[in-house]
Amino acid sequence: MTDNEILEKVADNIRLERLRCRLSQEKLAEMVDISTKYLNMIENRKANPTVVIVIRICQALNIDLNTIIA
Amino acid sequence: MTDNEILEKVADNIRLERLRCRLSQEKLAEMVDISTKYLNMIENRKANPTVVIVIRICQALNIDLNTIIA
DNA sequence: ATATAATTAGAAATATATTTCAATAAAAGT
DNA sequence: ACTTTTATTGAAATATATTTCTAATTATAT
Repeated sequence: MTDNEILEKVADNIRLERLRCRLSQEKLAEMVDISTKYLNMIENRKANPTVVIVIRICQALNIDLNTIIA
Repeated sequence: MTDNEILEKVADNIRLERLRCRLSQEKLAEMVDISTKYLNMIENRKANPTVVIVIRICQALNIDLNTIIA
């Protein structure tokens, strides 16, 4: 898996699970304590977030880490 | 799980699995294409690596993502 | 006891993650 | 059509990840 493929999966899965939870970017960003702008960048594959942020996102969405690259 | 707890688990599990593979920090760092210094910082909880680096580490160690926070 | 490999560390430099602010555009609801 | 929520974007500033170089410990083997 190349770096771009990783960011694609992370982006797509976060957006997928966020919508499944019926959360806006603003709401999720607030829960995870990051800026709305940055969450938007993550979902659009324009950011490579730290492991801590990714795990906090998973916790907020009630998914396990593997789901994020599934 | 607090941020420090996350970094602790990531650190400990990477070191554990690296030793299980009988790899030196230098060897693994080279496989993952990061500096030895930085891998050392990760294993000593002094770095919060990006998701791309963490996943490349998992790939090099043949473990899945969940293992890193198990 | 000594040589060798492996880990750890400080400081400075560079690259990149992340925020803030402001503004635009698109989607959805009434 | 209008209002409101939601998503997206640019540029500039700030915080932090990551490298490089060098050197010092610590562990392991001979």
